[in-house]
Amino acid sequence: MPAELEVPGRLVARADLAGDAQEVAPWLLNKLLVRGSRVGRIVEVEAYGGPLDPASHAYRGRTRRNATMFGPPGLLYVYFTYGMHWCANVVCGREGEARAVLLRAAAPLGGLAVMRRARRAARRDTDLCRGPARLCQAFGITGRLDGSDLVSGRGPVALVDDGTPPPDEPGVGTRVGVADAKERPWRWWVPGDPNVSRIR
DNA sequence: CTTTGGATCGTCT
DNA sequence: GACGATCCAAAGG
Repeated sequence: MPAELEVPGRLVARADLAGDAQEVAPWLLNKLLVRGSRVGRIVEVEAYGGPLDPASHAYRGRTRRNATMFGPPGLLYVYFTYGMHWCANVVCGREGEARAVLLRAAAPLGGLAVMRRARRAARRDTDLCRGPARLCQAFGITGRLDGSDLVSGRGPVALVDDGTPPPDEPGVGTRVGVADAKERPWRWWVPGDPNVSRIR
């Protein structure tokens, strides 16, 4: 537990992340992502299952890139895509199950000046963390942080629970950029929040 | 406001 | 050698 935590709340317990991605993902809504002065409330997530989920990076087994997914819950899994973007996931499930929750959007609550510096393209506050790659830019998350621990209190980024519960009835839909339309509605969001990414 | 095309490279086949 | 768990600027209504 970092004494310098600038937000009232406690670290998320690793045990709370040990369930399936479909359970953990909506549970993570309204939790806080904290890096120094930068604070965001998670408002949109997607679940990625292990070897049984064709859309998951772990579908074809362990590789160099997805190795972190196979680690214990609470790790930060960061991957590079489209030749220029980073995306951040919370590893969940038991060690070896390779499940993860993609952090798609957050409501910026603190450290806005630092976020803006890291995202010159953002014109409004709602452009800072709306989208998985934007969120990573705002928080300065790159592959260098892949494998770091979100719940030990010793990592650069932390998952914090400030007591705000997840929404009783979160928005539910299909995952973005994934071909399996109806099968797995594994995207959840905080209804009405302006920081939720829009879909085309 | 919406739509469209281009950027850009690590990873796995 | 192909393809992304994406974003942005530009152009059009």
